[in-house]
Amino acid sequence: MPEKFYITTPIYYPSDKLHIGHTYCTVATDAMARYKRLKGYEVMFLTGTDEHGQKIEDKAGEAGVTPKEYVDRIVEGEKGVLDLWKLMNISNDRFIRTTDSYHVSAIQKIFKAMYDKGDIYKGKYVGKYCKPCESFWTESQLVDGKCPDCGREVQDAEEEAYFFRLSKYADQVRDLLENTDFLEPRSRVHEMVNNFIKPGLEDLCVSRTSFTWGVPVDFDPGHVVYVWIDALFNYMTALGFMNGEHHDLEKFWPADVHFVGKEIVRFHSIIWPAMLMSLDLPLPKKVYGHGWLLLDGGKMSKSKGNVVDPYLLAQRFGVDALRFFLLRSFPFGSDGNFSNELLIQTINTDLANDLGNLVSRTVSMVEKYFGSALPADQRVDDTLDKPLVDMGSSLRDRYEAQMEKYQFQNALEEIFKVVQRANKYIDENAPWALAKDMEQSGPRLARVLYNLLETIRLCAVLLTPFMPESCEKIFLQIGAGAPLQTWDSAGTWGALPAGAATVRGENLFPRIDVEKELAELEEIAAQAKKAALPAIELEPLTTESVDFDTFCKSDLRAVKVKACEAVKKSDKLLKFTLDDGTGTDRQILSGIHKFYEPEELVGKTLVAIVNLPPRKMMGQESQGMLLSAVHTKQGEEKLHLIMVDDAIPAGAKLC
RNA sequence: CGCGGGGUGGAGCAAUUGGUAGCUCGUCGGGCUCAUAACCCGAAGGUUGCAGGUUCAAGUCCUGUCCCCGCAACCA
Repeated sequence: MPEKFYITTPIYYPSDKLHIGHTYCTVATDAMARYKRLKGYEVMFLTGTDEHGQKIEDKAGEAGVTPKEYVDRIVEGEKGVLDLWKLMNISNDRFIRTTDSYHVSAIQKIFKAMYDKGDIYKGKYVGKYCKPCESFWTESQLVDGKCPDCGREVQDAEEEAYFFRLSKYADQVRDLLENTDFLEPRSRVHEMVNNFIKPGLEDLCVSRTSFTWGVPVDFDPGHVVYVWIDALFNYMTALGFMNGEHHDLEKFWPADVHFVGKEIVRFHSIIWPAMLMSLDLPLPKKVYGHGWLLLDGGKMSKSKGNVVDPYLLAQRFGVDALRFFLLRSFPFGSDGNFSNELLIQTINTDLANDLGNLVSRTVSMVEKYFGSALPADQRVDDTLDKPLVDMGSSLRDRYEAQMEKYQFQNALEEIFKVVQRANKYIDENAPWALAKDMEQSGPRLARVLYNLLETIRLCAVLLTPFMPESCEKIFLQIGAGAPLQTWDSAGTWGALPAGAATVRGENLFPRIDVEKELAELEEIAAQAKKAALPAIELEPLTTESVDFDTFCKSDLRAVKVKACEAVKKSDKLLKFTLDDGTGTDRQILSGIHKFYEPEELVGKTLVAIVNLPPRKMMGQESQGMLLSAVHTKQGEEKLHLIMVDDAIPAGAKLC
């Protein structure tokens, strides 16, 4: 019986097209799954999509389609999730969608089971409600006691909801995190314990009545199951837990590892184990929180408009090159800086110059000097051969040690050290010199080339999980059949038959012209930005009218900025000292730091309403409000202070 | 004093339990010509943010300090 290995990616939220970050996680999982298969494990590799929730309901509404139609398009449509994984050569064994009917009914049963057990109870969700935004906030989410979205007043409100007794499992979870290697890398443990467990775990709200796009709570109409139970249990329902669709639960549960992004480590390392404890189910063996790909040092996001499209990169550089780059360049546990330049450089250095060129020069020498098949008569030279042979024979062990720790970067580093050693070996042995006297040096030359072929073979076997297609091409070129592509064969030097025959092929990894390629990518990005440029969005005109007297009560004045500084500990606030013509300074706070630096405003003539009641913000009093013009451009908020002619004296009334 | 992560030669990153600071790119010089103008060798370049401390020995531990990033929800 082969050993089992169950590995998962998170199920992604298809509210938008997936980007390079999702690709990163999935490629890593795929490499690990392929590696385990190579070692002979029976692998279950699961990925999928988490399709319920408010946001998708909203997005579908905006697009004028049903939520299901909306997610279908993103998951199954052209260039959708399934297409992307197919393109990236992802070898998942199963794909789960939380809208799959077997999953939905299983979630209902799970919810009921936890309810019957008493770990889910009905309670009141008490919070603050912002009427204009129609959204619920907790006390801690409020900003200065106001709605964090719009800054308006909120009201006490409560709604019925179901809660999971998360608090009950706090100690058990803490023990799991602190005293086992359940969560890795270790640095994430401190974060979880300090931020979430030490302050005290509150019971978790696991149902909603504010939207309908979710799994209905079957015994209480109007409630839908909120994300935690619905999404996290996918790892088990996909195996057949509480459903008859699949039958692999006993075989594969508990999972060997969940690969997850660092932003959802909390859910996987606290909520998920607690829910499993509640149902007396075995816990997954490990949760690994990997880092993010950053762009220009900051996080990628739609709103920043800096999302990297994996389709484009795979098409331009090749799927294998992209897969390789992602895992070679960044330590899996920490954040990495993505850039096109680094991508191209990595492809050129490792794949074109080192590996591709090694294959190319070796195969072409076998062809040139021996007509594409080595003679059996070969002469070993221990002094010259040993360094390469030693490094090659022991490579598999070093690689394995890194792979078992999920250190893809280091595993690849080990392989490329050997590739570089092989290139050096060519230089040391100068085959072209040996070829000048075939009678004397023929057997020696044959051995040199054999060693090179064998080195390439070993590297190719170990690279297969990362670049399956390219490695296949390499095997073809060096004449290594299926038995020479196995894990076992990668552990022994000399598995390749002496009379190996080669087939010269195309360049595996063409060199890329860095400058030219970067310019083209920039051009494409510029085009895309232009195309995505939506019209300027404006707040609709208010239909309600205001009577003249009410309007006249607003005392609008021209004011001059005497001084302006940022308020400490606040991202948004600027503190203005203003001349309003009265001779007494007026202080106004305004949340516009995002749009202006304080220095550039000093001396400007602005407009303020001065008879608003004073209000405290961050402990400082604000006596009025500065007027601004606001609009939204390409989804980005824009704000311009009303600046008027400096000839207008401070205190002039606007009417 | 909210929490966590990070500050290492021009750029991007490494350094298992504290033990001569490495790699890729770039720069300079040399070698080779089988190969994808690639490959191989050598050189220059760092008082590892700053200030103290522990130690025979600190990038690595401790204290203080400065700077950068992330931290409701959504999001790998």
